[in-house]
Amino acid sequence: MEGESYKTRKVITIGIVSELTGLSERRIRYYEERKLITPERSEKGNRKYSFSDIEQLMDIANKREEGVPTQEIRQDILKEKKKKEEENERDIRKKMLRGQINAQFGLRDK
Amino acid sequence: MEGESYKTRKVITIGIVSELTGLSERRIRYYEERKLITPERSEKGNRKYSFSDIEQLMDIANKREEGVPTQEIRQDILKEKKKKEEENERDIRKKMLRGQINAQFGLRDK
DNA sequence: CGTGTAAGGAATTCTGACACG
DNA sequence: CGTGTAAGGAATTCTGACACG
Repeated sequence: MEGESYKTRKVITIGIVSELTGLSERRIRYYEERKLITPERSEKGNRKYSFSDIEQLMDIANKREEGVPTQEIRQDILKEKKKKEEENERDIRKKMLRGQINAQFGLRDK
Repeated sequence: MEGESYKTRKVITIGIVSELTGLSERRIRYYEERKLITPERSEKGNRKYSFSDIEQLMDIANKREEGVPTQEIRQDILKEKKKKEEENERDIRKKMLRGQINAQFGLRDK
């Protein structure tokens, strides 16, 4: 519940991402154009990626090798995203329920 | 035993480190000269830092504000490092001992 | 559609040095 | 000692375009 920050923090420039993934900068920018990844931008407009983005890119590269078109990859990504959001919602509901129960029995959070 | 990788992987350029820490690039380079941090280098010679380095830098900045000289900060860092190494050694010994005991009793690792 | 490449400009980073205190 | 700044060059990144298939 915090260790995620290193993984999702957008701080890596495109050159390093290219080294780490083995993809050309051209391809990396193109996948952004096709909305497969969404880097942040620095003040002067330079792209910044997270480790998470890098992993995403490697998945994308694998699928591309199998001939999957970007449009289809995007669908897959959207499904994955939706799935995770639902999981998060379920977790939140669980926690809220637990909170209500604790309140009912006069328990203190700690 | 792997989640460390995001924290210690050296992938962040000095400009971003400067933004994240609020320190000038000049100061960041100087602290390297004084051996308070040790970034890696890209092929063409650009410095690359980890999140860990960034945290280290913020500690350094705090101590500098208190007037602690870099030379003293370096000593502190070395002590910290030694302490952690000893902890690691102890852990390894524990694990080895456990392994021996398991072998003695014919237990399988799994 | 997906990717390479050459093009020109703007921003980044590097080193060594001078400044001040 | 610790940090700022100006200097000049090299490497990085950006965008829009043409190429090919």
